[in-house]
Amino acid sequence: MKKLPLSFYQREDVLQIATELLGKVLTTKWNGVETSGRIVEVEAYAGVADRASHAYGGRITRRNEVMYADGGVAYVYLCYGIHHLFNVVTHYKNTPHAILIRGLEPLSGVDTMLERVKKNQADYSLTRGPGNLSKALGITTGHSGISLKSRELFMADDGIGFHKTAIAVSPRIGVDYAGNDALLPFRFYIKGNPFVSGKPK
DNA sequence: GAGTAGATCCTCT
DNA sequence: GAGGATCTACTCA
Repeated sequence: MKKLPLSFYQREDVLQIATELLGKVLTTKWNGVETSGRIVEVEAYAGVADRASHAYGGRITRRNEVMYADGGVAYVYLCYGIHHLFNVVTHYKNTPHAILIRGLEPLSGVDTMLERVKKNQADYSLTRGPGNLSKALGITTGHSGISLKSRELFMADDGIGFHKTAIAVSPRIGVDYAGNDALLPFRFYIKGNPFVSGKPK
């Protein structure tokens, strides 16, 4: 398992990074308790020109300022007062690109995840959808801004991954308010994977 | 099975 | 003071 280098995140093409992120392994290790999963669904948010992005029009606030940092850090945000959404910041300083992790296939620490979500039995909803997966991995807004190469939270490549032909593209979810930008095909997922949110095909 | 309403709270205006 | 990068459960057919 190799941790992804900062050069992986610090590139200009957020869509390219998003597709390459599919199949990578996301691990959290709070207080020595490890949980991890393989990424099967992501969405790209392409900075100031993207109406669906928090950074649209160059807005910078205390909440989203971490998006303007150099690529390779986590951006965690609370939505609807209930759901924590985990994002990966990409590109370089002052360019607020981010990738939202929406779906994860559990690899290790499933028992811990179940405990966090208060379930007795593993089912697909455990790590399907951004709100659920953040909860399962124990990620909260307090983790916003930490490095993706830290000891507690990191992304890695275990050499398995998915083949390019397994990747499908679609418009993003839950961004109807963004007008035409809501139609952009910035969502990438693994075809047929049960941990992908939305309607199964 | 499909469609809809409700939960719930932090952040920005 | 309003609204949001969601999820779940419940209704109705």
